[in-house]
Amino acid sequence: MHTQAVEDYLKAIYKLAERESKVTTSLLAEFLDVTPASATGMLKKLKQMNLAVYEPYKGVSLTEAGQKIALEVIRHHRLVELYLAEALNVPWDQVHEEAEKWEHVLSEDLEDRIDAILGHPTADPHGAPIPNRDGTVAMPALSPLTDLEAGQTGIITEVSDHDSALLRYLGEMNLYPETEFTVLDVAPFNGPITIRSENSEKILGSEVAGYIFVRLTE
Amino acid sequence: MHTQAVEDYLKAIYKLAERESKVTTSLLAEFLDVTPASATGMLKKLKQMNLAVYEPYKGVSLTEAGQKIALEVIRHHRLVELYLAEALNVPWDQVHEEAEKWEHVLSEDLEDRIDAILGHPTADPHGAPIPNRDGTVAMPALSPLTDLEAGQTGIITEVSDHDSALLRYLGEMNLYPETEFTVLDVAPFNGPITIRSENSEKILGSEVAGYIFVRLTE
DNA sequence: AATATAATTTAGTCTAACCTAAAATTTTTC
DNA sequence: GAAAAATTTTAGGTTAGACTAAATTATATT
Repeated sequence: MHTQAVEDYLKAIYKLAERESKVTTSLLAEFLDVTPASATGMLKKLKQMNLAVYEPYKGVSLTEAGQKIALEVIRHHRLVELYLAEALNVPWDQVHEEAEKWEHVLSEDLEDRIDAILGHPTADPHGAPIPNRDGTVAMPALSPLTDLEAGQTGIITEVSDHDSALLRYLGEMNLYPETEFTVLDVAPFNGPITIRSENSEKILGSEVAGYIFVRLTE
Repeated sequence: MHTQAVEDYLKAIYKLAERESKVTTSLLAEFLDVTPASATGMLKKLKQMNLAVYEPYKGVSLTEAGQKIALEVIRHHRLVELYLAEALNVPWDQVHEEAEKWEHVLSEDLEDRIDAILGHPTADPHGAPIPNRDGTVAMPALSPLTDLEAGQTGIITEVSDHDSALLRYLGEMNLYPETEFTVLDVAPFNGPITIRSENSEKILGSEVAGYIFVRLTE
């Protein structure tokens, strides 16, 4: 087993690589809330353990072994999130924080039990895909709600879980993954987006809308 | 929050104090599988934090604050054990090991949820009492099965959880807490004890019998 | 009471993971 | 293409918790 710090770094590199073309030391440091110097130290260590490809001043990426571990940790995290929400009724804006601790202590045996009880789920409460045990992940295309135009109809596939206040806000409006909606209006200059879902109209600022990812239903 | 090491030491001191008149450095060190020198270092620290009363060469005991923390950790541990057994069907010889890790990451909120789902239980799967939130514990008198005589009838209240092979063995014989039995024979010179429970006879060596705690039913 | 043995503590190291401050390198700007 | 700005690395420290080996204290034996 690796230390929690190693697992956290691998997970962070994986997540950053999903959305940034290049994962730099300072980006990683900011993400993990440590100093760049600390990140450099860990990167050297990860390289030494053959978990990361790292060249000073050139950024990082994961080796196959590193990616495998990152995906295992993410799988644990998302399974736990879903379990907490479903079985223990933990509000969806709190599951992330709890799972952050639990992901490091989940045995493979327990992982299997939870996975089975949940019926081998494919997404966590925020719609993020749960990696498979073999290290594969379904990576759905993510279009932010801001990309749509008035008149289009879609379904929410995922929402960002980085801010629990945002999740509470979305929860109050009943905007969860799998929710269907129709875009009624998109105001210009990054203005608010008006949608209709479950027979009520909701007006979303562009920042919030940018954190909601959708799929067109036709 | 305290570190995991601090919590582990406090829990160990509490448990040892339950059965030993004096908790010495070496006893503690052996229990935690560290060197006596390491234990000495931690004891100084605990004293400094006002969690333990410690005088060099004189043994340790817990302060009120220390005991409170120890009981919280034990409460977490036993609640998690029961939850794992009941909700996730983890075999009773494995729950201890898993709970050992989970006890340190359980939030108060989750503790409450688990406690409620289980219906505010009073004992873990091995029959050990679950401390209350306020730091009180029901401490039932523990008489080992070895203290009984032929003809007496009782009920198993608790079994030691220190060895998972023992638990597996007892599980195979269906000797769980709450099981009723009658002593048929006690062989002399620490010989085996024969009991009848659930209409079958079982012969237990004295070592095993010493790990089974009972209450007479009349 | 003196000595041998056992238990305990002290002293000095080690590792993991973080930090700050200073130096070095790369990138940006003029 | 040189200077300024930003990024990254190096160097040296800190803390927690473990270790070993040596010194000390307590206990047991004669």
